[in-house]
Amino acid sequence: MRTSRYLLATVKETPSDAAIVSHQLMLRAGMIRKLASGLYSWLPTGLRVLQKVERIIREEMDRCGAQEVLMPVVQPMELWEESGRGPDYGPELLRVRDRHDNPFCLGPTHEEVITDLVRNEIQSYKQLPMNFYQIQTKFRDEIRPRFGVMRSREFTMKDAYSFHLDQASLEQTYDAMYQCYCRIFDRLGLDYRAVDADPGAIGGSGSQEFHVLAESGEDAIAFSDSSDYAANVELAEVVVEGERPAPQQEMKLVDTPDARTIAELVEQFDQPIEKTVKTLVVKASEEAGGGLIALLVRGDQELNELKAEKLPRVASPLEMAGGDEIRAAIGAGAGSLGPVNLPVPCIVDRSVALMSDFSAGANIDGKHYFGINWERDTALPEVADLREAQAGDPSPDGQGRLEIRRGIEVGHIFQLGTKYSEALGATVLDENGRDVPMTMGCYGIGVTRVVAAAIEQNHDERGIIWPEAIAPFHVSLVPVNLKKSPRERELCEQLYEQLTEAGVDVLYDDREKERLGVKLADAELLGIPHRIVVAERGLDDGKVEYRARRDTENTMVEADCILEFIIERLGAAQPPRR
RNA sequence: CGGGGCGUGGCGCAGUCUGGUAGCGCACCACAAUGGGGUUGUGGGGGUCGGAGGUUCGAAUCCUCCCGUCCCGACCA
Repeated sequence: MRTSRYLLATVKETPSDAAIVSHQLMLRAGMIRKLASGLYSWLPTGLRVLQKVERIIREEMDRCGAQEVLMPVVQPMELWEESGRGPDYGPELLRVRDRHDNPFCLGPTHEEVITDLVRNEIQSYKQLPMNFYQIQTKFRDEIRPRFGVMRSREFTMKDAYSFHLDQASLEQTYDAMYQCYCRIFDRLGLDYRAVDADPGAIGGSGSQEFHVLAESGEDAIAFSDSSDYAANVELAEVVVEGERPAPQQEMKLVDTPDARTIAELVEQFDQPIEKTVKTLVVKASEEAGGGLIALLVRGDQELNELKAEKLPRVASPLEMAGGDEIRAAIGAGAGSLGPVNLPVPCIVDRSVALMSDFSAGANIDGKHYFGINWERDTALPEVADLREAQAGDPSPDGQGRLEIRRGIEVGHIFQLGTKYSEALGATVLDENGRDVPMTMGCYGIGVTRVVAAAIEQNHDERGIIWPEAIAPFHVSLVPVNLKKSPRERELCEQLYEQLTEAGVDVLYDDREKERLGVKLADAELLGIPHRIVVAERGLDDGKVEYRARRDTENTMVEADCILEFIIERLGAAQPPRR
């Protein structure tokens, strides 16, 4: 492509309404333009990237035996009534009516449509399993579209739906899709983790999310530094190591009139924070007979509310007790609570169970006990996993330690079961001639979001740094002064032709009106991985300048060898197309 | 849907408090110079000041309503 004939559409200034880097850079690099809130047009540069992502997804889905289909964006509401999902979806579902006043909606997803298709086409268990996918526009009338293409109302999604006779078959395909997704994100060149989305249900593998690691991610992910264990921080199990040390100190009652918080206790009485215990009082569940229950975590650690409310004795949703309730039940204020002589039931975090010689409130206003030891001073109550995982915790799978980083959810694989097949009557005859609902799985990738996530993960102050596999162009070819140098022009034209012929995507900057600085800045903003600068002063020695996007220095390369040089660098991951 | 901000040439903004008929930078067009990191000069083109109504001799500016858009909270690829 020649820049003189191309809608480069780069802009120098950062648009004011773009809050995150990927959005800013996509606008600045001329990839997208906003039409209305949550609606974006893709310009040539953006579309090139999008199509490269789609191509990789297609290739890998096809490789797994999935079959591509294409379903309508507009769907009859009838189907949504049949599945019973219409009311659940609420205003996020954009409803429209046709000229006959029949109700339709813009598809936010396609479970209903594919299930309808399959119930009419598949009759026998002998046809199963089958896996269908499409790459299609979805519409969700988001409450708050934001971050450009990261959370837009209209977006491109690859969605796949598999159909099975039984759970065992579903699990096989589910595992295959897991592997498929790993290959896709590997090929995209992204740093990602597969995260257990709901470890409680269906044996821990019912649903997994794929997250691209990036600081701007909306979810905190805990993952092992030496295995593929990964979980949402809120769901990550905390395992503790070691034994409880033997008591060293006697328990003593101390006057602590001005210590109402852990911070004050630590500061005023020189207590190490990891030797303090926080006592949080919450409502107990109906099953536990109501009333209050205390939850104990270490002074330097945080209660994980999700874990707490899953405990049978704790009310769900979690509700903190008020000051008056605490005083009525315990006879002391919230700042002076602890496990010794506690008149309400109590559950302690695993870390707390391993503490010795610790300090906590005495359940008497203005007093704490120091040097408390379990069993000697008070019985050890129920122990549970109550706290939020921290970086450095041992990985729950026993391998390595946890690291915590933020992630952008770009994929989700899910074992659906028979929810839709039952609702819509999608059944097959099994080997006994009986009608059984098909067991289903579904597998999504947010294609447009992948593009934004790739930028979030790969950029610097100059612009985007594309992974080679999805770069809009592989190489930028930049002459220093085309107007004045016939030699530069001649070589550039020749290289452009040769590279293009070799299947390399080249952006040849043949603009005569722009100076070198402008052209280089554009190439860097666009994030083109390889750059060749053709200059008079190198040509005297028959050389051109090469620089990779992340390099800080030029490499001089013989003009005669640059073609091979580039092709070699394009790497095995992205072989030239012809 | 709550809370907050912002709407002025394509983009980024000033002008609004204190009414007098619109300005700056970038981009664009022409010419000239320059030519290895967003160069310079000269001359141009382009704006119903988000919309409607009102106050006033006069409204970008004051008042009312509406719309759009962005940010912060519960959903999601």
